[in-house]
Amino acid sequence: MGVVRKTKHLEAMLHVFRQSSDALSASMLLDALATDINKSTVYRMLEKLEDDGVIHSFLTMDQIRFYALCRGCSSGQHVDSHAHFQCTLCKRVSCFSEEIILPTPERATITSAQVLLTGRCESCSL
Amino acid sequence: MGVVRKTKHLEAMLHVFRQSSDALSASMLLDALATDINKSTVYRMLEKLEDDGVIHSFLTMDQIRFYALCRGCSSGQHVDSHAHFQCTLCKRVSCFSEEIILPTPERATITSAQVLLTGRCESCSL
DNA sequence: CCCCTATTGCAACCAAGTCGCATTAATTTT
DNA sequence: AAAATTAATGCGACTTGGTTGCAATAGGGG
Repeated sequence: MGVVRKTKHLEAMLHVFRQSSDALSASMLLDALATDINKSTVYRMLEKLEDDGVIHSFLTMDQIRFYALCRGCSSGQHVDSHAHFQCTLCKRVSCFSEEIILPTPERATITSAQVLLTGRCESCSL
Repeated sequence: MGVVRKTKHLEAMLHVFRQSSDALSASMLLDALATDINKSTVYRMLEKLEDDGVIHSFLTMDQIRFYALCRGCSSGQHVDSHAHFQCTLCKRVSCFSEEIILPTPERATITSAQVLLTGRCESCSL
């Protein structure tokens, strides 16, 4: 399944992702892409790309979903156990490469985890 | 600042929290409390209680904010570095007592962290 | 070039959460 | 205990992130 057709919108969106070192939200993508793309289209593309393992998503503190290209995580195993970081000042969101050691409780079976760190980024700490 | 007056709604809400071993969302509280309480009131009380360090909040995978009594975290230092867990089947949300070892990147200054684990809870694993 | 169907736009919708303002009710003052 | 003060509440309108059904459009294989 997944992405079947190579549309202009798809190219454009992937281009935006590749240009950006940060993670992006749907509304940021709507801004970044020209005005001639529909909200629904953006959400549907994101959903499809995530299903395909091209991007992964996570939530920030203010409950907005952000998306980023899966660089480390191979297509085979979708490793999402890296942390994400949001600067409280500039609001930019990025991925941390370091792996997180997760607690392994006996009673429950853990299948996925999300770690979100907040604080000041390098630029905003100056 | 914070909670100043002892209202019926406040008593009722705290009662619901004490009864529940799980974390609760605003809409769950609206259901749990009688119908004679307003949405805005619930949100405002939650905000105030969180400011006061009585409860803490965090987001689940489907971007809904959940609230839980601060049991471990003392009023002095508000420790939020414990993980939260949501069962993918019964959707219930709870706090893990174990502390999390967070990555400490050199470039950024981390001020807070949220760890959300998902999987199957004890009851749903049977 | 034609056909099939994935993709898109649109518009209406939903749910979580916020806001301004008038009213109600704890608490304080007299 | 009544009056005064002001925190808390209800209400309704609004915002935002995201979803959905359906008709129109456009890739790409034959």
